[in-house]
Amino acid sequence: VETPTSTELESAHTARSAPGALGRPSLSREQIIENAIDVVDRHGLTALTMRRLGQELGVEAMSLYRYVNSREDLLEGIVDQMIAQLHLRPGHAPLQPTDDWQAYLRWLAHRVRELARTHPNAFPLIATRHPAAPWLRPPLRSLRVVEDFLAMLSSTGFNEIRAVTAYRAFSSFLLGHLLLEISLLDTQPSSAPEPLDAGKPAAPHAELSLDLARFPHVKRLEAELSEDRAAAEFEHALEDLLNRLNRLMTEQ
Amino acid sequence: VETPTSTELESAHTARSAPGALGRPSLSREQIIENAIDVVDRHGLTALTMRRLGQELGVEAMSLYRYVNSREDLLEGIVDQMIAQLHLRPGHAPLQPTDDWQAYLRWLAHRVRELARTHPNAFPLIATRHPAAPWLRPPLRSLRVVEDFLAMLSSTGFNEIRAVTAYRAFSSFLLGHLLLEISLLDTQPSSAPEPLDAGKPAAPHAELSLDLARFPHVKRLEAELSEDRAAAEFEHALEDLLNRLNRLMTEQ
DNA sequence: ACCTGAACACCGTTCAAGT
DNA sequence: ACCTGAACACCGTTCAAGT
Repeated sequence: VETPTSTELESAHTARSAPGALGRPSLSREQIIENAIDVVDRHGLTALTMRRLGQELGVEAMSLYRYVNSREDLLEGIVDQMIAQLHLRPGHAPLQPTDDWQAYLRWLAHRVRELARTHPNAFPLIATRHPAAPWLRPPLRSLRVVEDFLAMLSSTGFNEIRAVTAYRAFSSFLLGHLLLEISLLDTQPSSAPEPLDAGKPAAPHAELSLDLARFPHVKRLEAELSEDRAAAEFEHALEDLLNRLNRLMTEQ
Repeated sequence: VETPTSTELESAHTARSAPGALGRPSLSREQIIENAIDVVDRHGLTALTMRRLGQELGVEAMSLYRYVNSREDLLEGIVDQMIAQLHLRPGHAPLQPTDDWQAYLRWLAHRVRELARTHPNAFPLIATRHPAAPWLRPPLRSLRVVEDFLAMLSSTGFNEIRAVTAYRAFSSFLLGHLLLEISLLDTQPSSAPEPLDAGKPAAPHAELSLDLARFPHVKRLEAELSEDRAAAEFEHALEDLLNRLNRLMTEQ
């Protein structure tokens, strides 16, 4: 009875994914969450439906409830799994007093930016869902990451109170810059690829020109305003923040 | 009948609503949006349903479609209406070269903060919905506000390119700080007022203590981390930014 | 002109039932 | 142990029909 009988799948339906051929469970929470992230990346948050996700996994929607408690729980799982990518890498040696906290913050900042840019549709979840505790602030909302952060700064010259202040300043820097950056990225759902309509000659364009007449500064600076300076601004603001934190650390 | 009531309609969306005969139209786009904001404020975004909103207005859900094109359009209307509160006040005299741009930015920053704090459930909409154009950056996402901003700074010492840089920096400052601040506010839906269950003695509390054992810094600094310093931090970061912008303005 | 009844396609979620 | 069929309550949205 306990022996894993290699049952061939009943071919009443089209062949879905591989069933538990070698005894591996055909579903797992991790796999579900990974697939969910994928759906969100490709089609946006509103496209993430229990039914659709099940379909993507070759399973009925109700099966998912064995691994997630609800859609809300699924979203929570997405946030957790994404944030988990910010844990210190295994290769990273244990913290040492000589470690450079500025190098660490630069590394962390770029990791978070990378995360936001590769998952622009999911990042708003990280930004806006209520953290589980008041000491978790988006986007650095995992105990482990906060622990790393505080440990690193405390071991390199910050007294602990100031390390907390630094955590707060760093969090809002990341949140502001990255949310702004991805809000300009165009990863629209665009499931309907814009039906051509000869009767409507560039309607949105007309609207804009019309409006802009009333706003001379915006009109004159349109090109400048539209320019994408996200990368340079991020680096600049980051260095600015590091200087500020350095002043904070050495203050009287 | 044709007396031009000098109403300022910003809506590029629809002007299809013509008031009913002599009696008040029982519905209007403005009224619908106002009510929608109220529902969101009291019960959260997910509670904002066409059917529920209709009920709140004493009308069937389908009636709303005469004034809004879709739920998405309704959300857009909410954003527009909230942002409209940031327009320069009527009492505000026309800009003059002698005007203090720092005073203006302080005023604007506090206006936006006030907006975020009085509508914490709706503010994420302002933060995360895709702006209509690449020169509109959350949360200052209205042509008029941007025009005011650029006009003010350009008339008080900034060259125009730097005024745009200032707009970018100011936007991400506001976004980061305010989103972080309201994410800590507890305006949870809480429609179900927590059923008392004698069998479960403070389960979440137990969880936390358990986890915290593995995170000594967080544990030691828990009180500090939980403290609400939002107001003081906002002021501090604002002054910091103003100094930075002042340096930018007078650079070489 | 404005509102509604009825209907459609689609949700999240539960649960007894299948294998 | 894991998945599914069927069902429930609830969505957004359309449209012919009422007044």
